[in-house]
Amino acid sequence: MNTVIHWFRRDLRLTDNTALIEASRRANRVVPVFIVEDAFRTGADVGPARLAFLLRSLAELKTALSRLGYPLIVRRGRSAEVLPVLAKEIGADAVFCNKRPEPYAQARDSHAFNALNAAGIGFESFKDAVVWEEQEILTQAGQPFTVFTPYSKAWKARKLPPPRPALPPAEFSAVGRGVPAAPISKSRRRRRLTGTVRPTFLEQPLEIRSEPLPVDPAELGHPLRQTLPPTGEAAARETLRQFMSGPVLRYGEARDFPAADGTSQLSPHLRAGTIGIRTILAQLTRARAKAKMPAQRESCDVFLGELIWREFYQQVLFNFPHVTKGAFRPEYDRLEWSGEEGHFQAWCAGRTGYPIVDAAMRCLNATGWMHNRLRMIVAMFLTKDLLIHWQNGERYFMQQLVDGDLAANNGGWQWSAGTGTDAAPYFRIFNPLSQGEKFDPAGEFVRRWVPELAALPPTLIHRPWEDAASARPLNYPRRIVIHEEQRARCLAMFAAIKRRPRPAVQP
DNA sequence: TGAAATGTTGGGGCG
DNA sequence: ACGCCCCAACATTTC
Repeated sequence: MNTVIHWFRRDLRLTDNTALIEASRRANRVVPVFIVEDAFRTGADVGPARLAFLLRSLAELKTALSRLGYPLIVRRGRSAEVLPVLAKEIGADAVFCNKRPEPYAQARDSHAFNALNAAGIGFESFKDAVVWEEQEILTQAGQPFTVFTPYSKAWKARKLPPPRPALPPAEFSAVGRGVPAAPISKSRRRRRLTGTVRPTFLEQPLEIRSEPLPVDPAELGHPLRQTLPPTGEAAARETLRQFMSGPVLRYGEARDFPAADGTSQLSPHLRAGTIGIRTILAQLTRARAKAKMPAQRESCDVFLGELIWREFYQQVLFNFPHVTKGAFRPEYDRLEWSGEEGHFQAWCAGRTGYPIVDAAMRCLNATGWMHNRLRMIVAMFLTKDLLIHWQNGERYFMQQLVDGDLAANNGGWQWSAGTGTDAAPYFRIFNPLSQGEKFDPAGEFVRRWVPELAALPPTLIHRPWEDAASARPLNYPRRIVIHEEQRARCLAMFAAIKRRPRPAVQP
């Protein structure tokens, strides 16, 4: 092929990028493109943190590309309309991209495929975001797994594919520099791939129109974001390096304590695609091989488990797309959530009167990130203490989270609500008090995010309502509900749908 | 990737 | 020495 468009979506990196490598292997020149779709402005599930992270990472990708002499082409509009026009404009033979599991992405890609196909232009998408995708790990019966543990066993039983070679910068074509290059020989292409020869650039500049990249979410109608984790491919690699240089070896114990920095911080990068999964696994394998103590190797395995959870939920989403609309098990759509709007507002604002819940929500609102232990606690609290439908929490998380991912977020919420695959049984209800005391024993995390409580000793910080001296105004809300009462109500809510109509009497 | 209720056991105080 | 009670510690069951 002569010219291939690489359509960047959630793969904002130049290394370990399957479609990009394929494009540079098979085409004489590659034109990198990003399309700013209307959904960025209107999508109910897109929030300022994630958008800001994406736009900054995109700007850095653009800079990295232009340092190599290749401009990133930016267009606005619907991809199914933009791509055929652009392809015609520059004489592209095909569009390459990396697959996404979300239903909306499936629809978008099939529209793009049809439109390109009608224009006589090729379209290919590649497995890239996961090691094993939806049809590759199945039960004996050939069905998708719906329980994590056997899925995880099957996943681990497969041999990991080798990490992809780094893409030599020379493999990017002379985008915007000339008319299509002459076909190159097989042997020369092979040598190009190994970096021993550079492609020839032609002289005549070919102007490809490109629109300015939005620099912050405000341009797309979102509020400005104050704090963000480090963005872009370089930061992702540094985050990975740092994590693998030590913290991963203590991950097993450390990951459950929100006040400690025991987690990888890779989730926004996995979401935006500023790092590739194969790169992470290669580094993890290396760290595990170097680990001296059994506990350190176990820690590596615990982290691997989290990466497998990610792939588990992606294949659940692909194979059971109805989870975006309701419960994985439809009988749970009959639950009658009786929560109050005011309680939902209190939960969002971090004013429920339960310190660990409020600290977690305030952290989310301020930073766009929340520790996974806390995600479980606040999700359990919203669903099982406030009796509010999990979809409200799911939506709020997607608006706030910098790493919000449809598959993982939906999976997590359904797990917490007890409606999903491999769900926490409905009767598994966290006690926000004991969870707080267990995982934030010194109250350090609460103190950081709920300054009203900073003066309370560890014995009281998770239960300020027991403070004898709290006759003094704390400017901290009383508990909006009593856990023990709500727990009983929750069990009753689930019991109500367990009553089945009697089976018809057989003659 | 719970928590609460209930049951069991065993040590120690005590009459 | 024995029975009884209390209670912590653990185990099991139940939600």
